[in-house]
Amino acid sequence: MAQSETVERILDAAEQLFAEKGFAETSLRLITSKAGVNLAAVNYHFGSKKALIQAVFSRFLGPFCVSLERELDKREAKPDKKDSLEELLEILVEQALAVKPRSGDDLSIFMRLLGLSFSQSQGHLRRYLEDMYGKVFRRYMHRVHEAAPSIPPIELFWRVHFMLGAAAFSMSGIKALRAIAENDFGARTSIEQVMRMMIPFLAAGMRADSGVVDSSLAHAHPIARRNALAMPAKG
Amino acid sequence: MAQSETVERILDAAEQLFAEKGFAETSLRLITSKAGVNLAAVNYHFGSKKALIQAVFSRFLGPFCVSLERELDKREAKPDKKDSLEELLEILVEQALAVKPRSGDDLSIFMRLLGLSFSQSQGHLRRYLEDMYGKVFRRYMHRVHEAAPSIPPIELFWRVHFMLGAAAFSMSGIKALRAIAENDFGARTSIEQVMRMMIPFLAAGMRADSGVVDSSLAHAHPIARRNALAMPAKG
DNA sequence: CTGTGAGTGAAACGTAAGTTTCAAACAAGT
DNA sequence: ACTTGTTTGAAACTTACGTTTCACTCACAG
Repeated sequence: MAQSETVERILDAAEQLFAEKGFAETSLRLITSKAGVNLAAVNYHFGSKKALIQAVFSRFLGPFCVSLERELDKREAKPDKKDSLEELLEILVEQALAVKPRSGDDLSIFMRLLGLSFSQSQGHLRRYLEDMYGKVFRRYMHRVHEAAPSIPPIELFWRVHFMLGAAAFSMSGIKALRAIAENDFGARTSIEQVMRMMIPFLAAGMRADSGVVDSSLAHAHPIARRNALAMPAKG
Repeated sequence: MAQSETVERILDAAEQLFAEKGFAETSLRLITSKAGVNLAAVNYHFGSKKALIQAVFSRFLGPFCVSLERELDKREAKPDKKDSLEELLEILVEQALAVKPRSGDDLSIFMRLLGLSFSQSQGHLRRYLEDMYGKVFRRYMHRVHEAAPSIPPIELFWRVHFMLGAAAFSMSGIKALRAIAENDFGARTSIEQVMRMMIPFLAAGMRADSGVVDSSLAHAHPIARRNALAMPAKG
């Protein structure tokens, strides 16, 4: 085998299998046999399975964050123009698409892995991601805050995670969900269509009137609170 | 040990550990030692680990769906009054709260498990849930469609899953997220507050103008499409 | 009192996992 | 061509898992 394309082949196979089955459910033996390399290669090149998992994330999250950072730089150079929420969401989608030019399913793999990093209890991964990419995330959050200044930062924080959840979850189960949708509605939906559908949904949610504007209502009965809240407006 | 409270203790321990660590990452030995029962008890009472997982789901999804079904019956008895989206969301929250009077963390466990059932590749579980609870889910969806008739059913389907994703994901990582939020903003957020914050977010997303109204735009450039789309309105 | 059957406890079984070992193969510098 | 350091291949090792087995307890029906 040519000079350590082994590493790449392991990463490719691992990425796909992790996204498909999760971390614990994917054995090194399965990865190496799919990659066509020897079992020992994983521990030789990466040191451990944990390190392999982190490497899989680094490979796309690294370029993604660099690319996102550059985009944020560009926009902060013009302090007069503030981005809309939709534009900020588009940035994410575009950076994600730009970083992964390989196959059509890659974006869903991307999201699926991201979701797994939260939902599987890999504590080491969360710590790793926070250390590596926490800074750019907070920078993006700041930008979001400027786009929706009427929402309290803490609520914005949660909404971004609602958003992330909607995206990660849908992409997680995308295969099953597409099958159900096709069965129930007879129409096929492409992954890209699903992502496009997500944007108005998420943007509307992001700019909805805050649910905690008035602390006197914070513990009122839900029905009472609902009646007290206005309908979403265009922030 | 008194007459087979063993079963309950296993279910309690399993529920908590599954929610915390996932299915594959939770061993029967861990469950039984936490429950204070013998290892063999699981296979004796449930037959297998798979069956235990299904039993954990049945224990709360059964009553939840019965209760939801009753609520839907009640509302379909008055065909003149149609529920708003917020009311429909409230129904879910209330049934969930009603079914689980045990501890304060139970709702997050509920959502966490629900999320896991999609994101972990337990094929048997998805099939089981579809068989057992698919009917009431479709019935609820029909109700949602009446509340937002301008959204095409297929898009509604996806939006409900975006919703489910936002909820499941947030509750999944709720512990880590609360810690981050407290660290970054200095304010504690209760689980119930998080759920309350979710409602305006989700409702606004649900009633956002459809992203696929005009098929001539379906494959246009994202920026072009965004500019062509109206801001969310009150459906 | 006694037998019976459900339930428990402790140990073992078979399998599959991550990791380690070590000799062979290879690439590259001298 | 030889040496040196890197990478691979095949096998073994260690550990942990789900499951099974079987002797034992104990409530209770006959």
